[in-house]
Amino acid sequence: MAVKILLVEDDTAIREMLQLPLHKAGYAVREAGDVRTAKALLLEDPPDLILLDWMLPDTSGLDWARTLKASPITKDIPIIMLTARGEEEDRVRGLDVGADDYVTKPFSPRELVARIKAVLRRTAPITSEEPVEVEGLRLDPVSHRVSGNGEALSMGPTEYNLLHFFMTHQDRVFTRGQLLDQVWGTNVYVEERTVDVHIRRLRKALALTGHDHLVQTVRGSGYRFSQTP
Amino acid sequence: MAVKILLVEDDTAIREMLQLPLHKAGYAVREAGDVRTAKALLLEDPPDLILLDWMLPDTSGLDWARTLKASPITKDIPIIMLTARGEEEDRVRGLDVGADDYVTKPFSPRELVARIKAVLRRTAPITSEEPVEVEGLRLDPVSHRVSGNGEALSMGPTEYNLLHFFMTHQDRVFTRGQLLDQVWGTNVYVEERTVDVHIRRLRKALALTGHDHLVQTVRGSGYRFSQTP
DNA sequence: CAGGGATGTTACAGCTGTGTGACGGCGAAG
DNA sequence: CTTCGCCGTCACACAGCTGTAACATCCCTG
Repeated sequence: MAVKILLVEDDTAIREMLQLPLHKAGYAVREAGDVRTAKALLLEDPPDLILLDWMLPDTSGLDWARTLKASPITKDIPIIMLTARGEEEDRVRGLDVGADDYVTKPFSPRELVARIKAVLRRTAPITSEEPVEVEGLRLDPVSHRVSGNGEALSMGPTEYNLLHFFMTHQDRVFTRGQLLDQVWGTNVYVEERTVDVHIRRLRKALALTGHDHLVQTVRGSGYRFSQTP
Repeated sequence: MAVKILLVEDDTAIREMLQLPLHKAGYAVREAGDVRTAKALLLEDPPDLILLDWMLPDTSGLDWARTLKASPITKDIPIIMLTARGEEEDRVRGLDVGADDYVTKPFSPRELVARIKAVLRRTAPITSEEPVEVEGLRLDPVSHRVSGNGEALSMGPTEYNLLHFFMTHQDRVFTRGQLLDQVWGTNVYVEERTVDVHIRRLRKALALTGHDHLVQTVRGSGYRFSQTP
């Protein structure tokens, strides 16, 4: 699923300069020239990260950052402040306000992208890293390994993700559409029958240690992962 | 793992000047512009050394140094104070407070690196630099040497840091981004593919004694160091 | 029992991610 | 100054994975 970025910057030149690099980096960017517009976009579809200019026509970006970080709803959205050189004092206040990082103008698009990645990495929610085990079938997210009764099982990335999702959501039927959303990510256009193929590949991998019976078909509905048939 | 340094300095010019030399000297540097940010970084991942500016926007660096040296948890982290010329009196107080060394601005990066080495040498706990050995592959942080089955292996500083990090964090998958954070340091912005190249160089070095299989690729996720394939 | 929809299975062409060699730059060493 | 070594980036090659179509098989329904 594409990472959504809200770019709040009144300088059109900078916005245009960033458009292409951010898009090439795989980010879905939405732009605003002032805080008023930004607020509207924020409510409409909350982004995963906000690039916030320090100087804005209506409200100070700094003030808005403080507001965002104060609200329990928006406080977890990371903010990178864009500051002009010579606003060192502002920069300090920016971090003080709760911004996650700052970039000093002029900056290279490459540096910005690198910082975005770093911030997203740092603020990423801690995903379940606990090993899961069912009937001797073991999946360890930390080492990224799957084994059946101690014997190593090898599979592709998609099959691994599929299995991880199944093992953490047992005894529940999922439609092909739900699996596409959860495992492939939303906003992907893929045929539903593709799920069948990956189910097949997963079963084939699990069959090596006889664990393929855990992946069950519910005719007319979808698939289920369960110990009981 | 690379020696981690926390640089607390509000002057961006100085931070930029130090970034490259410190990185090239093999240190993973994290930066903070004020004590508040520094505290956060300190808690997140304790560094091996702190470079502390005397004048800071929020709290006096001197006060913070005193606090650090008073706490049993942080008192063993060496501190080098960065002082402006003519603050001789401060310097005395700095040392009095428990700082391990001081450097007077302006200073050359080379001089700073030399002092860092000296301080680390002086304060290096005998216990924290344990040699690591896996399947006859041996890395000794004290002598900074790597050998496979007794035969010496030569590699560049980055490959050494990478290997050290891997050997102290086995059986765990790291993304390229995480490796950049941990081995290169958070404030160095390089392409993620650069990691691939250094992995390649590391493997090439290890291949001399047939230990290259320990560095494993996890397609779609990153790299892993492990005895088991 | 026949028909038809749903699912299993296989093959394959395209694409993405990774391996690999080369190159220019830069600082250190001499 | 020159030489050397290391670093970051790029371009290209290749292997593995992905999504889709086509065909086979299964199972429900009437």
